[in-house]
Amino acid sequence: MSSSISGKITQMLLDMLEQDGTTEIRRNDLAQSLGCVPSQINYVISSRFTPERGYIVESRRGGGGYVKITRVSLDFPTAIMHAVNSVGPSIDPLTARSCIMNLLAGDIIDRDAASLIAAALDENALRPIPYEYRDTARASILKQMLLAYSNNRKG
Amino acid sequence: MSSSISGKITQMLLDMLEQDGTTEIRRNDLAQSLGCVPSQINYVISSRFTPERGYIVESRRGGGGYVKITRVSLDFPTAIMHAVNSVGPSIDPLTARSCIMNLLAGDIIDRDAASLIAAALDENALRPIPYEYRDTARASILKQMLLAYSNNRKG
DNA sequence: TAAACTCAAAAGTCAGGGAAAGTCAAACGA
DNA sequence: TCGTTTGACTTTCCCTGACTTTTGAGTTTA
Repeated sequence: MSSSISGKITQMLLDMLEQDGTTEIRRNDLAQSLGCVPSQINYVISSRFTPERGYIVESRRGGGGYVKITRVSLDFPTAIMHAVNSVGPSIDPLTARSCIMNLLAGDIIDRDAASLIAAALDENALRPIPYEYRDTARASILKQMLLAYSNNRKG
Repeated sequence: MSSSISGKITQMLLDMLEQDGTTEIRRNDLAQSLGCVPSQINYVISSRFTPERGYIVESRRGGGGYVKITRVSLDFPTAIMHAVNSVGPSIDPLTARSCIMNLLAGDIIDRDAASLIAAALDENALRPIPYEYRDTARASILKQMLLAYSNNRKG
């Protein structure tokens, strides 16, 4: 994973977010220090730090430009509902995975639950399903599990 | 057995797993070093490193891709593994439910896990899947989840 | 002096090429 | 026969660079 440059960038951003859930970078400087082209930073951000995965990204061009990433953290019911609502009718494996990881990082779900949910949503588990139905099945299963988890916390 | 190329691949993977129960390979490199086509690695993995035998397989395509195999820890797994093996390639909702209940009653899994697994296997969750594939999907998901649970119970 | 006009410095967009694993069905062999 | 072997084709993900857009600052102009 972190053998790829994108993996390194991701890890670096996650490390920076670890502090207080927010980080501000200069795109060109970061690219320079990592030995990649600037646009790869955009690739990483747009593929991994999406709203759907629990991040908001702000930026500004021109002189003194910046890119700012913030991890949204919510209380339990809100976070679960937000996750359920943001999933939509279909979700791909990677997005599902980081959705789970984000809930885990925000202490919304515990490690055991994260592991179980991840297993249920993994491509391997869903392999018997024809390709065209997999992502919709994944979304449905994810929502059901999150709701079940939510119900369990109350009762 | 090990006169066949598949046998050699199997042995090699087992050796690599010997260390700490997990190994990460580059499919093309391994195929290269063993003098076989890459897709034969898939054949070996899908025929020998199955959930029934206690293995979890993860992978990723594209640049920096990998295949990771994890042997589930055999701490007190016999009950779990027995359940995995008794499921078969397909399972209906009622049988799945009683399987979960049995594991719960026998203190093999805890209440939270039972609830999550039940949610994932519920007809509602699997509704987007065409009827003919639902039971096989359910079986696959169940096995993957049990394996993940078992794997987590080691720490 | 204030509005308008450069200009360079940032970030964004996009399409294409490449790398790696997955799929599948046909051929093969003990 | 049934498990093995193969390779053509697909899918996913990564990386790059050329081009565009936005912004702030400094400069010019009425």
